[in-house]
Amino acid sequence: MLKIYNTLTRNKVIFTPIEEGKIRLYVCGMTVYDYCHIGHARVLVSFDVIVRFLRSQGWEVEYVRNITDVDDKIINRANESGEDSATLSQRFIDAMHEDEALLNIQSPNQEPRATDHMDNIIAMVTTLINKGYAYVADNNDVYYRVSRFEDYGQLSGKNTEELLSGARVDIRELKEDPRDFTLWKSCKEQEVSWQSPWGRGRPGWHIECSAMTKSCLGASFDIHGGGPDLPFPHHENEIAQSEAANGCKFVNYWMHAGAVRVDGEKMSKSLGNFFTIRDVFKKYHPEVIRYLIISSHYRSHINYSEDNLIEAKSGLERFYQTLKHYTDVEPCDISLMVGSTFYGKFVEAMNDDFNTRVALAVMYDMVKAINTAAKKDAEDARGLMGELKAMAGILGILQSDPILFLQGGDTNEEGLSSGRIEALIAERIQAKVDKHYARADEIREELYQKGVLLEDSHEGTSWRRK
RNA sequence: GGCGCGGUGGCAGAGUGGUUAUGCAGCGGACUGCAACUCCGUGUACGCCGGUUCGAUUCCGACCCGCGCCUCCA
Repeated sequence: MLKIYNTLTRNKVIFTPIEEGKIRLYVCGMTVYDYCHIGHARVLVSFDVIVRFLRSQGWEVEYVRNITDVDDKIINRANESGEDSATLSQRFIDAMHEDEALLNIQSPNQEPRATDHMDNIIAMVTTLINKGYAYVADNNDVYYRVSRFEDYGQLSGKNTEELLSGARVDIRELKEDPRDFTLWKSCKEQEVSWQSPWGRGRPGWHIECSAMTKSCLGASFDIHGGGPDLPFPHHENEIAQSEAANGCKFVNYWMHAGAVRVDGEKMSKSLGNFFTIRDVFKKYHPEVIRYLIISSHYRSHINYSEDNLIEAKSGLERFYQTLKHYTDVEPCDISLMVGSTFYGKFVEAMNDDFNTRVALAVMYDMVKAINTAAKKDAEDARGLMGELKAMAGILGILQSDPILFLQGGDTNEEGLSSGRIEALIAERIQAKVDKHYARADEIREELYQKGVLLEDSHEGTSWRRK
C-alpha cells in the first residue's frame, strides 16, 4: 500500500490513482541558463528513485519532466555572452543530459520544452481571458486576475489578504491588483518573442507548466513534483491557471523535495553558494552524490559538505567490499522476491513515502547476512546477493564495477599510476615470500601515505584508494 | 509580521507510547607475519519546562534555538 506525503493537505495519505494501475507524474525541471547544481541533482535523483521504485512495483508510470527554455534569465545570460538564447539553452540542456547520465538518471517519458508549446500557452491564456480569469492591460501584458480564483493560496497556505500587502508592484506593470501575475509579457520586436493575439511577446513564468501538463498528461493528473521553493508562487499559480482554464481538479498529490544546505543556509542561485554537479564530479564518483541524496529522506533538508561526501563514499565502500566477491551474480528477478523477508522490509519502507534511508538500512543488514553466510553457505550468500543487487537497481546505486569504484578514490592527484602500484605490490609479495617483512611493511606504508590501501587475502593482494 | 518545517548517541540519519534502527568514526576481541577487509562484542541518544499516562524521545501545552516560503531560485 503506497503512502505519499501530500503538500496540499500536509499529511501522509494512501495513494489512489486516477486510473487503476497508472500514475501520471509531472516534475518541474530546469530553467536552462546554467549548469545543474546539487539542488537540481536532488530533485532529479529523488524522482528518479521514486519512478524506478513505482515501476518495480508494477505501476505504469508516465513521467514527464519539463525544460523551461524561455525566460528572462536565459535572455539576460545570452545577452551577456553574446550568444543566441536558443543556442545557450541548448548548450545547458546538453550539459544537463550529460550530468543526468553520470548520475544514472533514467530519461522521463516526455521532456517537453516551453518553446515547443507556444500554441498551447497562447490557447490557455486566451481561455483564461474569455472566462474572465485574465485581462489584457494597457501595455498589452496579460495578467491573471487572482481575486477571481477563490481557492488561491490552497497549496502554500497563504492568506490572500496578507499577500495583498506584501506583494511587489513593478512600475511597468498595470495590474488591477498587486497579487495578479503575468501570463503574457509583451515585448519589443527584436527581443525573443512570439506572435500572439496581444501582439508580440513571451509567456510569463508558470503558464508554460500549465500548458505542458495539459498537453502531456491531460487536465487532471496524479502527482506533481518539484523543488522546495516551488510551492509558492509557481505551483500555486499553476493551480490557479489550470483549474480556472480547465474547470477541473488539477493535481491530486503534490510532492516537494527538501532543500540542500551549505553551512546551514539553503543552496541557491541568489545566495551564490551553490556547487555545480560537474564540479563535484571532479573529486567524487557520481554515485557518491547519488548515495548522499538517497541516504536521507527526500523531504528533509540535507547538508552539503566535504565530510558528508566522505561519509557517503565510506558507506558505498561497505557495499562494494562485499559486492566485489560476487561480480558474476545477476540481480534477482523482482517477481521471484515476493517471499523474501529483506525485500518485504525494503518495499514496506519505500511504500511509506519513499523512505530510502530505511531501505538502505535493510540493504546493510543484507550485507552482514551475506558476509556471514559466505563462511558456511556460499549458495545462500549468492542468493541474497542477487536480491541485494535487485534492490540496488531500484535505488539506482551500486551499478559500478566494484574494483574500479574502490580503486577510484578521490583523484589521481598523488600521481601514482595503477601500473606503479601493481609493481610495488609485486615487489612486496616477493618480500613476503622471502620473509622480508620490514620491506613489505615499508612498501605498504609508502603506498598508504599516497592514499593507497593494500588488502591481502587468499586470492592475493588487492588495493584501493582511500 | 504571516504561514510552515525541524531540534535524536562523537558525526550522519530513521523510527517508535514500554523491546537492537542503520551507516561512519571510536574501543575490546577473532582473523592476519603486521595490517586492511570481514565477523563478534561494545554506547543509560532523544532541546528545555510542565501536563496526560502504570509508563513518553514518541501524545498535548508553553518556552528556547535553527531553518524554509512570503521576491528570481530545485
